Order: sequence, then C-alpha cells, then structure tokens
Amino acid sequence: MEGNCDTGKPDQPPNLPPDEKIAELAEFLEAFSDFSRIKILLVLQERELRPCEISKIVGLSVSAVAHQLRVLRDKRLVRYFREGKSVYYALDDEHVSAILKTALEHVNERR
Amino acid sequence: MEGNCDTGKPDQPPNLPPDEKIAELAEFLEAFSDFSRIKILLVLQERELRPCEISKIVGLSVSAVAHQLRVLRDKRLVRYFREGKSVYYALDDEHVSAILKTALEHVNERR
DNA sequence: AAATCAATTGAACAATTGTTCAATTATGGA
DNA sequence: TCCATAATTGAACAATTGTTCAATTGATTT
Repeated sequence: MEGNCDTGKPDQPPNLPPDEKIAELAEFLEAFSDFSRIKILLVLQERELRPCEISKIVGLSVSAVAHQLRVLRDKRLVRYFREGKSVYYALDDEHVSAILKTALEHVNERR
Repeated sequence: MEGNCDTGKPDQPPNLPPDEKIAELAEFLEAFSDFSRIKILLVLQERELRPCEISKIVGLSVSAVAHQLRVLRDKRLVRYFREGKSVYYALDDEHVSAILKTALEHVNERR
C-alpha cells in the first residue's frame, strides 16, 4: 500500500478469495466474537432451547438474548422453529459446532 | 435472569465450561472477527510473510497491519520470528487454518 | 558514527458494538 | 373477547474497535 518492501522472492500471486467472499467469511466469524453469543452457542450444542430458557442459563435478560439470537440467525449460526407460544433455537449445522470444538481444543492445549 | 419461563423438562444441568474458559474461547475467536485480520490470516495460510509484504498484498498501511498482527499475536493466532531486518509471521497451528477452512465451507454451501 | 529500511507504538478519532429499558407483536387459553 | 406468557424490536447510551498519523525502536550497511 505505501512502502518499498524489498521482496527477494518473485512476488508470487497471493491467490486470495475475492473480497466479497472474505466479507462473507468475516460476517460469519464475527458472530463468534462475543462472550454472550459463545455462551449461547455452547448451550445450544447440548439441545434445542427457547430464548427464555437460554436467558436463565446464561444469565442475560431475555431482551439481550433475543438481540443476540437475531445476530446469530442473520449470520446463519442458528436455526429456529415455532412450537405453540415458544420458539426453539438450534445450531445451524455441524460447521458451527466444529468451529467451537476446534477453538476449544486450541485454548485447552496451552502451556 | 428475570422471567418465569415454564420449562416442562426437568431443568437438565447446563454442563457449560466455566466462564473463565468461555472468556478464553471468546478472546481467541474475537481475533477472527475482522475483515482485515481474516485477509491477513488467509495470506499467511499460503506462506510466511513480513508485515511490509502483507501490507502490499492486503492493501493496508504497514501501521494498520502491525496493529492487527499484534492482536493476532496476543490471541495466539500467529507466530513470528526475526530474520535480519525483517520479522516473519506464520499461522500458529493447524487449529487456525482448520477454523478458516470450516468457515469457508460454511459460507460456500449456500442455499 | 550516520544512514537506511523494517517494524512497532501511542494518541486521536469516527464507527461499531452490546446492553438496558420501554413498547410492541404473537400465540394460546379462559 | 381479554388476559397471560413468550418473543421481538427500537432508541439510547457507554464501551470498544480499527484506522491514520507521527514518533520511535531495531537491525544492518557503509
């Protein structure tokens, strides 16, 4: 962007995905970047839950949970379906739990 | 946290990691939550690079890159080593690229 | 020693984020 | 219909974030 930067090497093509795709990636991964949302995702790993149940378990107001669930829905980390008066939320697919699992491994294996 | 929330079920134990551990998880995953940082991680997937090279490839100022590399270092997504005047950066381990790979899969399989 | 290139840092600023509170929508039961 | 429960929404606010700019540190060469 600005400097010289003597690269001895032949300036190999970077082979990056297009910015558009990277933006999608960022959108998705951004959803994992908050303490409350991670907590919500972890409890959803166990079983489907309603917002009011999540609220009790993670210790957040129902409103705060609803706001976070909206983020998780919009970025496709969770699915949901209505059943009577309630709405049940679940992890969207195995990618989501795979990322949680890998990340947990990473922070657990440390000096 | 606040309401009643009639759970018909026997209030199964949540079985969550301690908040401390979740905080570590969040710290780690937060580092994936920015467009520029993801771009940096993606180019580091190909090979070790110096900040000035990264700057040219991703189109950010050297300063901005350095600031982001500090974040990535602090949260242990990248390693680095000095060689003469330069400092080379690389992904910390396979967990990091595994997460990128899984996330890329997730955004690629669209419905 | 000075000069040069590379990398890091700190302050400042706009932009974004997560929560609370209050109001609103949705569903089912009396 | 009205009421109770569940969920969502919007505005507001403090807190955090990412970038730029300028200054500084580090390592090598002459």
